[in-house]
Order: sequence, then structure tokens, then C-alpha cells
Amino acid sequence: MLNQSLAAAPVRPHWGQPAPGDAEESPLLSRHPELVVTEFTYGRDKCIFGEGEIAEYVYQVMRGAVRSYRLLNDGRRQIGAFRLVRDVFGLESGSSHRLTAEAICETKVRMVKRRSLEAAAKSDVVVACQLWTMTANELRHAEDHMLLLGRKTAAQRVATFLLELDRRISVSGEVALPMTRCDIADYLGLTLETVSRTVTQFHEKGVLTLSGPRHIRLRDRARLAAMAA
Amino acid sequence: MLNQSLAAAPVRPHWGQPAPGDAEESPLLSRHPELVVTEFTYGRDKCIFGEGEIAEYVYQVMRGAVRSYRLLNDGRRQIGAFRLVRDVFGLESGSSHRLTAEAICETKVRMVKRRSLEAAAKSDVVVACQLWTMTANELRHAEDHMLLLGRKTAAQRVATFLLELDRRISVSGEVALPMTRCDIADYLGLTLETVSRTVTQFHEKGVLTLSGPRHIRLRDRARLAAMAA
DNA sequence: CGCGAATTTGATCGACATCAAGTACCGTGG
DNA sequence: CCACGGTACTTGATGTCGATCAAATTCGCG
Repeated sequence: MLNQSLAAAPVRPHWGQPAPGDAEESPLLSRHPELVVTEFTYGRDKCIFGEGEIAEYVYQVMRGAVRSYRLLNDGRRQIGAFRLVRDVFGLESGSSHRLTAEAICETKVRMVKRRSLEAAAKSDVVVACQLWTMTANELRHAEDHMLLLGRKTAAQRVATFLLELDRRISVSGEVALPMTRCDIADYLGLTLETVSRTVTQFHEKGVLTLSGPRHIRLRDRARLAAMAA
Repeated sequence: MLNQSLAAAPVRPHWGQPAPGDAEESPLLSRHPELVVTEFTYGRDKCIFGEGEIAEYVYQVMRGAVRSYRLLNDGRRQIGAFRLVRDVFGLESGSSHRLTAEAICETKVRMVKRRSLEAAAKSDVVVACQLWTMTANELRHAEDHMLLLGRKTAAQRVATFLLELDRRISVSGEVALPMTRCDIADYLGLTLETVSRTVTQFHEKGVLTLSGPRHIRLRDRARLAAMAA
């Protein structure tokens, strides 16, 4: 039968083991073979670095997912970014990390000594430019996210989030969420109940289908984009 | 009488004409005399550059104040930053501006061609590093502001804002606000009514005194700081 | 002084938070 | 393979903070 490929083939989630050669090359690391790269795997909810710690390494996610967040003294949490496969994080201009980074699920990272990167930047303008560009890309994301947190409604926030994840990690049209509703809520400045209700409403409206709470398939990206404002 | 200095001496606001030599030197501009610097003065509410425009110049506020913002399609506005005297803004890693910049009041800026800055950065690692550091400082502010917008209460937001302005522009203990309540609200993700009510409550609690709505004197910074976090 | 804009203040509303059960998922061990 | 248990998720009822609507009042400038 021709439709055997349509049968529920267990799609490997984006954050699982990458295919050989996947996410292997980063422009930053390939130019400078003298940079010592080490790898490490963190278990679920394990801290990679804490807010205020000296920034000794810069990281790249090889497998898994990471949340970067800050806490208010009463425990409220704001996740500033999710770091997904191929993302570089922990790059600081100052000497210390300004957000805590935690593995969301089992996560393998590559690490490069920050000092060695800086040394490479001093002798290679292209590397210096890449460091600047990476920070500028983070800034762009933060600017987008300020608009979301300051002015978007709950539905607009969730729609924006789903489109962001669709763009970044969808595999054959399906988004496999590595994070909980609580993580999503703390990223979007909402409560987990509001996130859950909003996803349910989107499902009822037919803009997405769910196969389990962590597997979302966007059915109408155009409508979702219109809702995201 | 000895108290003549206590009489309402008309304190020059921070954003007025700077004293001779004030804000004259920036590390970026002084190192490279070949950089051509021009000046321009924008009237109140005049646009300096729009979102999406090609980033031809980098700016420094010499006098006045600027708001950088983005709009949602329905007109809701999120101000990402206020640019005050000595602040550099409009520096982009990509080719175009990502936020609109408008003069809040009559504002004098210095402008440097972005291309000439980049040329200087290519030959001078220190300049390249400064560009990176400036972007990283913007990122730090954005990270702080995401926590505020996502998780702080109205009172915490206003307290944070007042302390930020106190640190940046207070003159002999008084903050002279160049911006309206509406600007403040759009910076803090609130409405102008909520900002007004909150300032009134702070006044009633005695943490600040007002001499006109645009002149605030912080009476109890410690309490305000406790409220901010 | 007088005018328009900015600000304050009051009354009411509503979106989202909070509190509280239920239900589904999923990894573990029998 | 299935039963079990804990966590994650959904759903419902109610509460509340800040938004919205609506006037005053004040400010600041010509």
C-alpha cells in the first residue's frame, strides 16, 4: 500500500538524538580548531549555571532543551528564553551569567572556554563579529518578547509561542514540546492554567490538533499568525 | 538669611542644556577623530528613525530624551527603552532598526555613520569590543525588563522605574521626568491611570514627594527598593 | 488669564489569576 | 503486558488586580 508512510510513524522529536552529522558544525567552532570543545550531559532539571556565577564556558545544545530564567524574591519566575538544539547560550560580555540555565530534559551540551573564545576574537575580526551578532540576536529576541509580555493578550502570547516553536523545532509538521505547561507559562508571563485553556480553545477552533499534551500539530498557521498580531 | 539655598532654586533638569563640557566625551568617539560626527535637533514627538528603516547612523543623546518602541497592529505600544542624556542608541548588528525612535521633548543628538564605526571596529579590536559591550548592555536591560513585564506587580514596576530614573537622571535628589504618564505606562506594560494611582499611593505612603507631576523626589529609596523586587 | 493637554480620581468591568478537583499521561515494576 | 503511582494536564468556580470608561482638576504655556 502507498499509505504506509502515513501510518503513525513514531517521529523522532527534534530534541532527541540527532541524526549523524546533525548540528555538528557551528561557524564559530569550525574556524578555530585550537578551541577546546568538551561535552557534557545534564539530567532533567539539573542546573547548568546559576545567575551571578562566573561565566567560564559558552554552551551549545546538542540534544535536549534548556530554560534560562530569573527569579523574583517571592519565587515568581520569568523564563527569558528556551535554548533548543543548535542554540548557543551562556555567552556574556560581562564576567558573570545574568540568568540561571537548567536542563529541561536530558540535555547534551558542548562547552568552549569563554577565555579561549575571547582570545580568538582578538586575533580574528570575523569571530569578534560573530560574538557581537550572537548577542544582537539575543537582543532582538528579547525586544520581541518585551512586546509580547507588555502588550499581548493571553491568546496572542500562546499563538506567538506556538509559531516560534513551529519555526524552530517542528519535525514534519509536528511540534514535540520538551517543556511543561508551567515552563511555557513562565516564559509567556501567564499561569499554567491559562496556557492550558488557551491551547484547548485553539484545539476547539481547529487551528491545531493534539496527540498527547506534548505533541502539537499546527493546522492553520495563517490564522495563528493573524491571532499572534 | 542662610536658607536662601533652600528656596525653590529652579534646578536645571538633567535633560536640559548640559553644562559646558558635560557629556562631551564618549570613549567611542574620542578614540577615532576620523569619525565624522554631526549633530541634529529633533522637536517634541518627532521621529528619529522608524522600525525597519535602514540603520545608517548611530546616535548619542546630548540633550533631551528619546523613546524606543514597537507597536502592535491595533496600536498598543511597548516602549523598550528610554534614551537619556549620554545614552547611545540605534546601534544594530543587522542592517535595519528594529524599534522606532522618537524625541520625547526637544532633543539634540550626535550622529555617526554606522559604516564608519564598523570600519573602525575592523581595524581596532577595542572599538569592536565596545560595540559588543554596548549591545550586551542593552541585552542586560532587556532581560531585567522582561522580568518586570512578565512577573512584577504594578507597584513593583513603578518602584523599579522610579529607582532606574533616580539612578540615571536625578539632579540633587530630584527626578525631572521628561516623559508623560502614558509613556511611562507603555514602558511598564500598564495604563496611564494605573501609573498615576500608584505614584499617588507612593506619595501617600511618604516614599516620595511631588512638586508638580513631573518633579519627583524620592524620600525613602530603601523602602522603594524593597518594594521593587 | 485662558485654553488644551496632562493628570488625577472615581465607578465599573473583565481578563487572567487563584483555588480546587478531577483526569490523563507515562515511566516503573510486577 | 498490565497495574500502579506520581506528575502533568485539564477543567470548573470564584476572586482580584489592573483595564476601561468617565469626569473633574491641574498644569503649563502662549
